[in-house]
Order: sequence, then structure tokens, then C-alpha cells
Amino acid sequence: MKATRNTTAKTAVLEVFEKSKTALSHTEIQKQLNDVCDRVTIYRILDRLVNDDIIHKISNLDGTVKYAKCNHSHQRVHIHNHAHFSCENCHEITCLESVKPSYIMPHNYKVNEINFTLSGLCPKCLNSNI
Amino acid sequence: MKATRNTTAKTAVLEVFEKSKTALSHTEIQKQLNDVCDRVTIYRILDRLVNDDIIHKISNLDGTVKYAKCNHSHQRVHIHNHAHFSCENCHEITCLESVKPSYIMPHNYKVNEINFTLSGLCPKCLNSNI
DNA sequence: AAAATTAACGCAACAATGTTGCAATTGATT
DNA sequence: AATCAATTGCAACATTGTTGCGTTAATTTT
Ligand SMILES: [Mn+2]
Ligand SMILES: [Mn+2]
Ligand SMILES: [Zn+2]
Ligand SMILES: [Zn+2]
Repeated sequence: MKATRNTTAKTAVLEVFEKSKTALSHTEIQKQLNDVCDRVTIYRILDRLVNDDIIHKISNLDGTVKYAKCNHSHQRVHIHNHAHFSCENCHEITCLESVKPSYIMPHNYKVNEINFTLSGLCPKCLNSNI
Repeated sequence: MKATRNTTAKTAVLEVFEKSKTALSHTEIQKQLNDVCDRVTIYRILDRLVNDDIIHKISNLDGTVKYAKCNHSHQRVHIHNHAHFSCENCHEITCLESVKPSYIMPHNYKVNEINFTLSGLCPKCLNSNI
């Protein structure tokens, strides 16, 4: 394992995650950063953070890709075998850290990772929509 | 509901799905079609087929988007609340129609759709990899 | 069978997202 | 302070998906 450096850009990206309660796309992060760094740099920082298990990547049904830093991330390893919720109305994506699916696999498969995303209406949008 | 027409391009796309045991990306379909139609047309056909519940869209963790026609599609409505498996080695994506996750949601969420993708090694790659 | 209707198409142009190579910069180490 | 490699900026490119519009062709109507 190589030494990952604490650069100003990386710190700025982490602060954005800290402030956000929902998952963020590359574009959303870029907007909040106000030209702290190039957009290529953001891609590279995200790659590094995913690799270091500090954030995780969430790929949505509509094709959008988002990243999130979970609450349990003070632990040594960032486990993300939990569900994510994608609101069809406000398009916010949140970690549902308590929701862990149970399932039975056929033989001869080796499962390394799971991605469980539910979509529908989040509590906020459910209330405001009658 | 509008009338969906049976064009030669749509028939050709459906034949490609019929022949394939795994999910296919837009690019993979285009290659098999040998200039039967424009690539934009393929996008529009896929949209229509998804809309008519004949195929379904699978969005993978690595960002790739694939489409599949399930075996149970002879039924009136194509239900796809089952799991999909994405092989990290051969990158094939298959429907696991028997795998249906059970889970408990917090209150105040309305779930309309689920996307459950497992990744790892498929039986084929598991055997050939010692 | 011919005419009418409009879904579907081709093409060109555009937009969004992500990747790569390379020289310059900068964080960490000695 | 000098060193070294991780990180960055920039430019260029690749891939994927979208849109507008005039034309084509599948289906319905006459
Ligand atoms: Mn997590
Ligand atoms: Mn299905
Ligand atoms: Zn919402
Ligand atoms: Zn495989």
C-alpha cells in the first residue's frame, strides 16, 4: 500500500462529504468546491477515497453515479453492504445503514460485493405530495 | 397507451436478446446488429422495450448499463424484482430469477422498485480460476 | 388496393461523463 | 534544505446518451 497524501483538494472534498447528509455526484461536488481544483482532480480524489474505503460508490438505476461517506466510517474499514434509497422525486440518495438484505444464492457463485438500491419516495417527498 | 409498431429494427434487436443468455449493453447490441439501423435507433428501441416491460435495464456498479429479456417474459408483465449477478472477471451479467432479497424498511418510505446486484465470480470463472 | 395517419427512422449536432499522457507542483520524508 | 514520488492542471480524447427535424414506412381507414 502506497502512502496517500493529505492535499488541500482532498481535504476540501472530504469537507463537502462531511457537510452533506446525502450521496453526491461528481458534478455536485464540483459545484460546491468553487474551482478549488480541476474536475479531473476530483475524479482522481474520488477514486482514491473509494480505494481507501473512506467513501463508497453508488450506481443508480437512472445511470447516475454518486458517492457517500457513511456514518459508521469512523470504524477502520468502511463496510457498505447496506441498502441505499433513491428518491424518484427529489433524486436524493441516502444510505439506509440499518437495511441489510437477506438472500439465498445458488451454488458455485462467489459473492464479493452487493449493491442493493431501492427507489421510490423518500419521507420528505412522501409527506409533501399529499 | 400508444400503439407500438413492429419494425424490422425492433425485430432484429429482439432476436439478439433471444439468442443471448446474458444481459447486453447498447454497444454489444450494436455490434451484433451489423448496421441494421442507426445507433440512435437502438437507444430508442431499448427505451420502448423497457417501457413495454419486455426487457429491463440493469445498472452496474462499474457504471455500465445493460439490458436483459428474462425467461419469465412470456407472462403478461415482465417483473424484475430479482437479483442480478455481475462477474468481476468476464463482466457478464445474468439474471438470478430465483434470488429475491428480503428486507425490512424504516417507516415513511414508499418503495416502487428495487435493484439488487451481486458481484463476484460466476460459476464459469470460478472453475477456471483454480 | 390506395390513401391517410403518425410511429419510427437516419442524420447531424450536441451534451454529459469519464479517461489518459505528460510536464509542473507540492506533501511527506530524510 | 534537499529529495522523491504522489498529486495536480491542462489539453486532448473516448464513450455514452440526447435532441431536432425532415424523411420513411407500419398500420389503419377509406
Ligand atoms: Mn457505507
Ligand atoms: Mn426480469
Ligand atoms: Zn425525495
Ligand atoms: Zn465470469
